[in-house]
Amino acid sequence: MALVTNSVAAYVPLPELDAETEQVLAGWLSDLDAPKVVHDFKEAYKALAGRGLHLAGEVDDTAISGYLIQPDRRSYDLADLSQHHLRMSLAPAAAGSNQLQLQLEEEDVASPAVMEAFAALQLSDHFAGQLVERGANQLLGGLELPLSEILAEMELAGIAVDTEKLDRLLDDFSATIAQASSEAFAIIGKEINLGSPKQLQVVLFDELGLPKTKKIKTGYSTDADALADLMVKTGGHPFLVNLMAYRDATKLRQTVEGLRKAVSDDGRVHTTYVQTAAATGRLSSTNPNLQNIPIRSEEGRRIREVFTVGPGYEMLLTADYSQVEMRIMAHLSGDEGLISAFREGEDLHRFVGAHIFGVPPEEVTSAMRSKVKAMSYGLVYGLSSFGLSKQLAIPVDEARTLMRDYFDRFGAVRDYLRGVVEQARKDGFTSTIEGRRRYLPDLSSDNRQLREMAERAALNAPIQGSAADIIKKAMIGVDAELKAQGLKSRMLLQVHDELVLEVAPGERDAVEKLVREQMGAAADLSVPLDVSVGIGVSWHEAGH
DNA sequence: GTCATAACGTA
DNA sequence: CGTACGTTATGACC
Repeated sequence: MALVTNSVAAYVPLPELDAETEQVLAGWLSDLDAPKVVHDFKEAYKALAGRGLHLAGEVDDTAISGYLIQPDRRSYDLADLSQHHLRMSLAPAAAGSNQLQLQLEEEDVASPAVMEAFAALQLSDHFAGQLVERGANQLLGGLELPLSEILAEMELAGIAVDTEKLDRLLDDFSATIAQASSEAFAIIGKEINLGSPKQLQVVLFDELGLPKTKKIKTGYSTDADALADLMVKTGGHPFLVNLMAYRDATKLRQTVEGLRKAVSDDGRVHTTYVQTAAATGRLSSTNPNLQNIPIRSEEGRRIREVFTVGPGYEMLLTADYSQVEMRIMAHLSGDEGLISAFREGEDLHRFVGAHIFGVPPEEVTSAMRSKVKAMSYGLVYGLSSFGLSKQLAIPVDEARTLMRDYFDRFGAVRDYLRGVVEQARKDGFTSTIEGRRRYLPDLSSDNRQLREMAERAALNAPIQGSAADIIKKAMIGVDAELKAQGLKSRMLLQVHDELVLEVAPGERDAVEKLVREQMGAAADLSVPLDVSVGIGVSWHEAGH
């Protein structure tokens, strides 16, 4: 967990605290009210880094509270642990607070930070054995802990934004919102809150008498899918047109507003990466979330233009893995067909389409290709034929045939997917290529819905999680190589299968080379890891 | 203020 | 009846 003020995991050494460490801890904690970037964190980190457990949670100005996390993401509530393993008690940090504060029975404790360190010290004895048992030492010590420092550096660096451009976008989106809402109001003859699904339900289904959509808890859905349906059924009702324009523009404006507020004094945005949020081992990004910046729509892509190269640097470089999850699926399943497709560098979806539809690759139409693409990605999520039929707007029969033909041709994929769930039911967990576990107790639930959800999660976790392992390993390699070569270029962002770097003058070729090498070598799969690289002065321009 | 819900952006 | 997230607004509640 990257070392920032609002989300902290401390790595506490196993040996007893010496006076110096104690002082660092106390100083570290007292600085938590400082601005976002606290330089002492680096010192604190270095003093504390090493062996130990992962302690995560919330920080306020008097205490760190929270839970301990195993490398495989199992977490242990400190309240529970303290009762069972320590002679400690926990009390609410404040009246009505849902945070807990550790309290030692000993009275002569210098500071909350020291208390916390003491707690971790004792708890570490309890967990050290389990770490070994689970074969998770390498995952923690060789991957997550080294990554933590890298994430801290990325957060400290931040990414430069063009605030003037940001403000112009804000104005543009606001104008669209004003336009769309006034037209929408004119059509229905009154002003409502277009952002309220409840009020929309009244207008759409009661007043305009449009056909009922998918049922949800509170009535009928007004989500994008439902509106698209209604558009078709009504032949493009003008209210719907304006509502959809309003939705798009407000979403974009919210994103822009969030970014605007997040720009710090250095003209850059410093996200926080959370190493312990996602059950699969992915990172998450928060405050602001830079892992969900729009890219699909033209208007949305304009937001990526505001992320720019900062002073002293020459350009941004993005590097992403192409089709990592499908490659991991090919590797894990050992499917000869998929593996040879990747080895020969074919257009994957065209290749698969040719086999499923029984035509030569050059005769795969774009409609066929997009069906195959949807299905291939869907498989990674445990998609059903019903789900596929809905997504592609085709009859269930056709979807079923499509899937059957897929599995006829790529049988090892089906066997693998089945095997994963079966093994997980037996073990209680799934594993990634680096041995990261995800526990899925619901696999044996009596509740069918819960059980099937767990089954889909079990299908997905080794794939998504292995992809996370791979890019994390790549980040450690990239960081090490940048430093080994004495380069000034630096990593700024990670977006699951993509890295964004800021390239110092004259370092472009060296950086591209090492990024390709390190990302390509982050795993030894039976298929190559393809990396595509883009360059530009903005994230948009560098993207591809 | 806190909470659940609906919605929607990304991989 | 497709996985994994984080953020925002609304509306009900305390």
